[in-house]
Amino acid sequence: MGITILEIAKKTGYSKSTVHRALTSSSRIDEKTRQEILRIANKYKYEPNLQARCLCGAKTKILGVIIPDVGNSFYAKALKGIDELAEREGYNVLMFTSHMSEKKEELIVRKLQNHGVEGLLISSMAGGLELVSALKNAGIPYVGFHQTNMSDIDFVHSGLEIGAFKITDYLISLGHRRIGHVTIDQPVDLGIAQKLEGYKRALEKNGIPFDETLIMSRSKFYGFNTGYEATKELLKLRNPPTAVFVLCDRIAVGAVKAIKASGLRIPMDISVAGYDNEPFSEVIDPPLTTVSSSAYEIGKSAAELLIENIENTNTKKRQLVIEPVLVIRDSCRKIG
Amino acid sequence: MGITILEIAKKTGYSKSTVHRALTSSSRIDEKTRQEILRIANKYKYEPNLQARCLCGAKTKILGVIIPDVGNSFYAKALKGIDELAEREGYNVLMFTSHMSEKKEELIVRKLQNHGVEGLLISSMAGGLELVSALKNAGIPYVGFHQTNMSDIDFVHSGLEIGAFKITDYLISLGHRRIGHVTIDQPVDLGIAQKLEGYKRALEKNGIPFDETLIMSRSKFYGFNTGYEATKELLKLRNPPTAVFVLCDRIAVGAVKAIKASGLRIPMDISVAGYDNEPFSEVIDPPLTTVSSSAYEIGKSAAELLIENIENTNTKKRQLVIEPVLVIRDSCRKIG
DNA sequence: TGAATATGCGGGAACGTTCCCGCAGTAAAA
DNA sequence: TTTTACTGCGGGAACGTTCCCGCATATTCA
Repeated sequence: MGITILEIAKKTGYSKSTVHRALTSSSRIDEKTRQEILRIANKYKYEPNLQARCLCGAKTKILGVIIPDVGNSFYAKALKGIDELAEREGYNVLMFTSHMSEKKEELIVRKLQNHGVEGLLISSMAGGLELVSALKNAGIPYVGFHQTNMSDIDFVHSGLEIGAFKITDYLISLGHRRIGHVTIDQPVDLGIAQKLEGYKRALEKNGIPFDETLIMSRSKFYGFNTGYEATKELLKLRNPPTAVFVLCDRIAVGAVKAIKASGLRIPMDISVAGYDNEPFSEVIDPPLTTVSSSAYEIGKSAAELLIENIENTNTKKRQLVIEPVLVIRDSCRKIG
Repeated sequence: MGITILEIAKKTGYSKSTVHRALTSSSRIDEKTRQEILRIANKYKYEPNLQARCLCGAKTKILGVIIPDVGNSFYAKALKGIDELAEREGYNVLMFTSHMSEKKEELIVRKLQNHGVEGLLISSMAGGLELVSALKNAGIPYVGFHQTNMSDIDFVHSGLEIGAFKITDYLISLGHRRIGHVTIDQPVDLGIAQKLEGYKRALEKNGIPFDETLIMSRSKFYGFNTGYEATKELLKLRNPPTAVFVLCDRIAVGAVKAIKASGLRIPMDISVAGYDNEPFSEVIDPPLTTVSSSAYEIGKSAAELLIENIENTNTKKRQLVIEPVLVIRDSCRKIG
């Protein structure tokens, strides 16, 4: 639709080569002719055809992003971070949703090449090593973000283990010794195991023995009910916990309901902590103490790393952690 | 990187034309040779090079989406709907975020052509008519969704006016006659005016005179505070409303706080209704009566329309409304 | 003054595909 | 039998760009 390099050549009387040189600000061209050509190019709003360009080996300026689900606010925010940085650096974002399936991921890699994607951001890796090696074979730079347990690739970690450690350590600092952990059964989601690790490490650091009966899960779904059922169960224990660290705020809402339904008060009788700092966590009763990892920052940093890898082939492997921060509100209280 | 059509031709002994025919399942090819070629193609995992393909006028299978902000849950969900339908139909999604700025939108249109985007989904139109005519000139099909006041283009409407009408009508049906409306000053956002229209229409239908003093806005930002301030003001009126319809759930949370701070009870003393059915609306105290428009459905329908327009050039202009539904919870009550 | 070098520019090839035209060979219709 | 149509296939051109090579002319050096 737009004007082509050849048409500009016709209009200016130069050859396509010279026009190309003027446009790419390369050397070996007279400054006067460059200005002349540039004037015409701007007049007709020349824009290079990306398809043609990358057909002869040039750059597409497209970044691929694999996320499990855009509907999830975490990934949406991360995508925002990615998008903003990409835009700043002149890249565009092509989105692929995997829904945590290996098959999809393999198919995606195939597609990547066809779209001339220059680099890939991967948030979840159901495909794991196979996906990574496929990427390596294709020669596409990639960086992981959020969840991953691979140590030999670039990634930006959301520090789930650290966040879980922090909040558990905080509960302990308030005097709690019996801290329940409400979680779910979902082996694909690496974050769940990471949070459990952080929980355990905090106990260990403070010399509290790990008690398996305090780890409770009643389903494999993220949802209010999941938290409700598991917490009910936790409260039935002979020696119930004085505080509960819940996998995420969403599930924590169910936990809060269960506790209220049992006639207990938060935080007077029992403390509750969540994870994610969802928009609603601030407005529920009581406002929830939780952990916030900036999805936006994670996405942005991951994009930053990726673009560096693309433009600067020989960078060392780097692993970043966007430190999660404690958001202290009113749902936890000093014991005794 | 992958194998090309020409290499398959070499391997099978046929010409590139025949290979192409086999691959595109066109006619005028012997079924036996097709199978033979297909076998080789699959063996070497042939994938057509999209750049080359669309350079000679073929389809890129890329859909562009312009949204103001992915961080916003509504747009994220709409994007999900778009993405899922696009995937089903073999399309990919290239995302552009406009941040509600005209300049960006113009630049985006330029980019679209270079990326060979086949169609465009537009959620906000700061650029308005100019953007649309630029699109028309470029020959790119497009459909608007969510907010738009243009009648001569395809769009999927989220029915903001209808939703506002429904909730206001519902409040009236509960016996309320003085219904406040908490809103914000943001002329770029068309949805605000649409909701006000729906509010007015419901009053009119029920023979209630419109009272300007009941329309209250104290800022131009979406946020808790906005709702808090405006509602405080509303409660100070000589003849305060018995019910408040708030622009969105987010702001409604502020309204709820303001009412509680004034010592009034919801819904016993005053009813509150929101809009959007945010995840937190269900868990606040009291659970908020609100309106839900399925962003997912809107995105999906818009993508559906667009793909039809792309593949089926001469379709009539269509305008869909995804009917918003009332979500009745505990924040509104019969008066008296 | 002659040779080497630098500058400014043009032309051809290539990227991988699609579309169009043409050409045999065979089958159907006259 | 001749004409017509159809089938199966090959080859050339085109899409718009980039890269490489080469050719004049101007400049520098011995």
